[in-house]
Amino acid sequence: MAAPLPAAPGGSRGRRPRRPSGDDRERAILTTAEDLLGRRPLADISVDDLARGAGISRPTFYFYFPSKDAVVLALLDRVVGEARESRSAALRRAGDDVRASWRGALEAVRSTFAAHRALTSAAASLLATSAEVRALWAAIMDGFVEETAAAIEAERARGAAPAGPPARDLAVALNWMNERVIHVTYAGQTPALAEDDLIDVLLTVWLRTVYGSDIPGTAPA
Amino acid sequence: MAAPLPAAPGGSRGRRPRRPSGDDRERAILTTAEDLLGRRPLADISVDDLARGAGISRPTFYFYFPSKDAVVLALLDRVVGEARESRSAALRRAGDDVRASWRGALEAVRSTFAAHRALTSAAASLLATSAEVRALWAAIMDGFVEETAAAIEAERARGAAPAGPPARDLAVALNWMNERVIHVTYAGQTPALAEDDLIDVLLTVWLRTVYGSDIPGTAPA
DNA sequence: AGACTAATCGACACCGTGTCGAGTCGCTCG
DNA sequence: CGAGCGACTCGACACGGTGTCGATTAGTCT
Repeated sequence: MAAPLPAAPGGSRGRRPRRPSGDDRERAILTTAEDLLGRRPLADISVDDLARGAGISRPTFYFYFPSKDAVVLALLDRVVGEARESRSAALRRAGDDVRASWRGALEAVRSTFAAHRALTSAAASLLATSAEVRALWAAIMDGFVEETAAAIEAERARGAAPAGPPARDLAVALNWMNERVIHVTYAGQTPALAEDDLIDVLLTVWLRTVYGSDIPGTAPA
Repeated sequence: MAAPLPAAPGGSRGRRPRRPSGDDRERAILTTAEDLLGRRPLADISVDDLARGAGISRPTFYFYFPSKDAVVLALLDRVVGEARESRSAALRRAGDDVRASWRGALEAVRSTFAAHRALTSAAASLLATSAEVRALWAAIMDGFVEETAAAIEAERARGAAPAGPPARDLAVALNWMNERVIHVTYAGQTPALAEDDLIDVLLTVWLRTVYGSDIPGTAPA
C-alpha cells in the first residue's frame, strides 16, 4: 500500500522517535480522529480537537500530518486495503458455487464498510474537496471493476452468461451501485434499504445483470 | 473595479428605479453563482466572490441569502424540479413500447444532469455538509424510486416481469446506481463510462434486473 | 562537552464567515 | 411638502479556523 501517507520533511519514511514516544503521537492522532469521527461529522472536527485529543499542541500536530484531511486519508488507506483484500479473497475462494462466490464478494465489501461507517462518511465528504481521497477512492473502485469485469468475462467464456455490453461497463455500473447503496444505507440516508436486505437485493441485481436476459416481455394488446 | 454583471435587464421600457430592485439583485447572485461554478469548485468560491459578482457588498449578500449554501440550494431546487418533471413525462409518455419507455426515463435524468454538470458537482459536495441539500436530494430520489417501483409492479402484475425482491428495493438500487454512474461520468471521475455508452449500459442493467432471471448456469465439472 | 536533530509550542499573519448598527433611498400618506 | 417607514446598503468588527516561523527543549551521537 504505497499511498501518499504523511511524511514530515524528507522523502523517505525513517522517523523513529527514540524516547518520548513520537510514533505513539502519530497513533494517538489517528485513534483520536477515529474516535471523534464516531461522535460528530468531520466538518465539526478541527485540527485543534485532534491535537488536544492526542495530547499535543496544534502546531505540533502539523509536525505529524500536513492537514486534517491527511489524517482521514491515512485512516482510509488502511480500510481500503482491508476491503480490497477481503473482497479478492472471497472472489478467489469461489469454488463451483457461482452464486455463493458473488455473494461473498458483496458481503466482503459490505462488512468492511459497515465496520467503519464513520470513516466512510468522512471520506465521502472529502471526496468533494480532496484530490488525494478522490484518487484513493478511484483506485479501489478501479480494482473492484477490474476484478468484476474479469469474472463476468470468465462466465461468458464458459457459456454461463449471455453476451451484452462490455463486461467492464457492466462492472462499472454494478460497483458504483454497491458503493452508493451501501453508503446511503449505513449513513442512514434515504431512500435506502434495510440493512438485512442489502446483500440479497444487490445480489439479485448483480446476478440478473450478469446472467439474465434483457428482453422484456412485450406489452399485452 | 467591480463590474456588476447584468446591469440593465433589457427593456426599452423606460424608467427603472435608480437602484436595481431586490429581485434583480437576487437574480444577479444566482447567475453569478452559476457562472462561477462553471469555473471552479464550490469550495473555492466565497461569499465575497458571489457578492462582488453581483455588484454588492458582502453584508448585502446576507440580506438576500442566509449563506453560500442557500444559493446553491435555490439553484438546485429549479433543476430538481426540471428533472422530476421531465422524467415523469417520459415515463407517462410510455405507450406500448416498454423498452422505449424505460429508456426515456433514463434519458430524461441523464440530460438534465448533463445540462447542469457544475451545479451537480456543487450539490454533491454539499451533500456531506448541508442537511437541506440532503433533504432535497432525498426527496427527488424518493420520487424516482416511487415511480420506478410502481412501474416494476405494473410489469409484474401483467406477467411481463418475474417476481423477486420487493419492487421498491430494486428501485432503490437501480436509481442510486444511475445517480452515481451519471455523476462520475459527467464529473470526469474514474472508473466511469463513456458518455455515449451511458444510457445503453444503464438500460441493460435496468431491463435485466426488472425482467431477467437470476439463476446462473451451474459451473461445469 | 559540544554538536546535531527530533520534537514542541507561543505567537502571529491570514482568511472567510456572519452580525450589528448606522446610515441612504424612494415611496406613501397626512 | 415633509415626516415616516420599510426596503436596502455597507463599514467595521468579533470570531473561529488554518498554517507558518522562530525560539526552545530534550534526548542522541560522537
